Formats: sequence, structure tokens, C-alpha cells
Amino acid sequence: MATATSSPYLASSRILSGPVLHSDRRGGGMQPGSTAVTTVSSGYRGDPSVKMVQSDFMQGAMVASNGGHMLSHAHQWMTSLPHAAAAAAAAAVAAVEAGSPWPPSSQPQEVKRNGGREDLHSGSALHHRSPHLGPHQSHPGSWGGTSAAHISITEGQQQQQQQSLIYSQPGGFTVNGMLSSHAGQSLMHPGLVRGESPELDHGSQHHHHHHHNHHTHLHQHHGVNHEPHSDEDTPTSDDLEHFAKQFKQRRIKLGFTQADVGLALGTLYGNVFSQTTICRFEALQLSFKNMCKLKPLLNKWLEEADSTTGSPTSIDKIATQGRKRKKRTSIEVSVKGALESHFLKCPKPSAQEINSLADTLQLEKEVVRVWFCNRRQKEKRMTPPGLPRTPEDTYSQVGSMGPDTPVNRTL
DNA sequence: ATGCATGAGCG
DNA sequence: GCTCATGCATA
Repeated sequence: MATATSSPYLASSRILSGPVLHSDRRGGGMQPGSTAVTTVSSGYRGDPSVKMVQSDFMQGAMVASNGGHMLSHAHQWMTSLPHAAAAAAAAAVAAVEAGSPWPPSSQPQEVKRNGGREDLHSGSALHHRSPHLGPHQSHPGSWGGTSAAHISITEGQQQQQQQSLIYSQPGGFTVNGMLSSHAGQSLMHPGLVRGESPELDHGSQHHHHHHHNHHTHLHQHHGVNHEPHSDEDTPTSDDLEHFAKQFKQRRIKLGFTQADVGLALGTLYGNVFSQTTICRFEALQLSFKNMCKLKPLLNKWLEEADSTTGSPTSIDKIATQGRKRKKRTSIEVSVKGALESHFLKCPKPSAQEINSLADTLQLEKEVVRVWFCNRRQKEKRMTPPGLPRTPEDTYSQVGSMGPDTPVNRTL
């Protein structure tokens, strides 16, 4: 959109060059006494040309009313600065939400409109048949069958890691002669780079064998169907789970980071994905439909990846250009708890309710609205938070990996 | 690895 | 305004 007309945050569309204070009232601005703090830093890569019309929108964040600490900040929008990278050691801490056991509610995963962006403008046949489910979905059922069966809230047991946001090393591919741009780049073998394998946890030996679930029909009536699972039809939840696991292993073994894969997909098929998406795929945190869509692509990548062993090419990254994005609001734990509670009572509050809630919690209405949206979305995704995905489970089939294989699982 | 955010598409 | 797919920024 070349015009800034719908953003609730843009009270005024104008280019501000300096820190303009803007006392806004509710509705578009903020309220005094914020329960949420905002952190700084940003960047956005993309077309810096037409897209922005407005610029910094200031919100006067006042002092916290909690009497605790006051964190005031000026703007929430930042103009991006070409920042390099940030390596942060992420400790898997418990993000214990209010331990939300999945409500037995069914989540309709309709297939109404056919995937928003299914622009597969690549020569590859990345089509997958859309899962035609009955009027009432039941995919999630499958998911839960295997994983969600036993819910143990144990968060922060997975691996913790971090990766440089700079996509440096591992080689890219020279597939289709598509890319080859790269100046000074390290020409290391994938798999050798980032060689360092922390410890493999082995402290917890609890096993959980999941009995094979009963796939809640995906399309069982109609005598036809049944396809093993060529990448052409709808895989089962188990297929996806297995694939994801397998994928992660190979990816790591080949020495690629999730970000690398995302970029590679772009050069391979034109659809780039971020580290986040790859990560979520591996962790099965995408919707069933989304997983199905990505699987073929990732599968293709895998084939390419290990066939193109150790090619020295690499992809160059673009610089994060400037655009603005709202600063990420950090909601206080207590506030989150309150939101959680409300969510349990009413997952879909009305605008009115959101308003009052926002008022009570002293958050922007938009923030609350988005929170609910995200919460609902999270609910739909699989991998119930705290799924008993033990490390053993994750690294079990490492039979192919030598004891001292430089597996950098922390990538 | 995840939390908050953006945006397309659809009512 | 919601859902969905996705991702920046973060912890």
C-alpha cells in the first residue's frame, strides 16, 4: 500500500524528521501508564521506495503507573539502522504461560479459500492437493494423537541456541546457475563450519513412546483415495512429524542453519522464508495446511542440498533496509496472566471487551487485539506448548551420526 | 525459539 | 475485524 490510510498507529501521515511529540489520546495513541515496555532496535528489508508515507509516530510513553519502575521511551517506530548481527545466548527458560491445557474445543481448519499466497511461480511442481476435509475439521485430532496425548508442561527443555543473524558461511548452491553472487565469503564446507557441539543432554531419560494414533479421518469416506504419500498428496500428521524430524537432522548434518535453508528456498523456488518459518516447521508449529505446503519445498531442498555436496558458493545477503515497524511491545508477565485468564473464558472477545480489557490492563487496544489473534493462532498450531518432546526423542535416530560427528545442534 | 506485528484476503 | 501465513526483534 502506498498510502498510509489504515494503520491505526498512524495518527497523522507526514514525514517527521525529528522527534515530534505527539500527545495522543486513546484510539491511536497510548495511554499513560503503560504496562508494556517496548524495546528498541529494528530494521526492515524491503522496498524502501513507495511504501512509506509516514514516518515516525511518536507515542509518549509515560511512566509506569505500577509504581514499580518507569520505562519511558520515545518512539515505537524506528527507522532501521543497518545493524550487523546479534548473537544472544538464549537460555531455554520457562515461558510458562498459564499452563494452558488445550481446551477440548475443536478447531475448524477449514479449507475455504485456497491458501492465500500460493503463488508458485517456480517451475517446480510444488503442488499439493488441498486437504478436503469435512465440514468439521479434525486434523488437529491427528496431531494431538501423537503428540498432544501426554501433556506435560515442561517448557524450555528443548535446545537453546542462537545463531548469528548474519548469514555467513555455509555454502549456497549453484543450482540452476541461479546464484553466484558473493564476494568475500568463507568457503568452508558445510558441516565444518560452526563446528562445536555443546553437550548433548542426556540427563533426562524419560521415554515416552507414542502409540500410533488413530488418524481421525482426513477423507476417509469415498472409496477412493489412499495414497501412500508421495509429495503429491496430503500427508498425515505422522508423516509430517517424521519428515520434520528428519529434515532437521539432515539440515544440521549438512551444516546449514535454518536461515540458510530459508534463503536457499528463495533461490531455488523463488519463495524465501525466514529462519522463523523453518524453525516452526521443524518444531511443527505451523498449521497442518501450512506444513503440507512447505513440506514439498523443503523436501526438494534436501535433495538438492545433499547432492550439491560442499559447493563453495554462498548467498549474499541484502542489507536490511529501512522501513518502519512498530516496536515490539513487551507485555508484563502479570498482564499476560490476565490476558490468559480472559482468553480461557473468552477466546474471542468483542471489540467492546477488548476495549475494556485494554483499559484495565492499560494497553493499547490494538495490542490486546493482536494478542488475542496470536493467541488463537497459537492454539491452532500444533505442538502444544510443553509437549513432551524429549531430547532423546529428538536425537534418537542419530544412528547415522557418529558419536563424534560434529553435529552442531545449536545452530 | 518465540513473542508481538504486518498484511492479504474475506466477509 | 478475523484468520492465516510469515517474519522482525528478542530473550
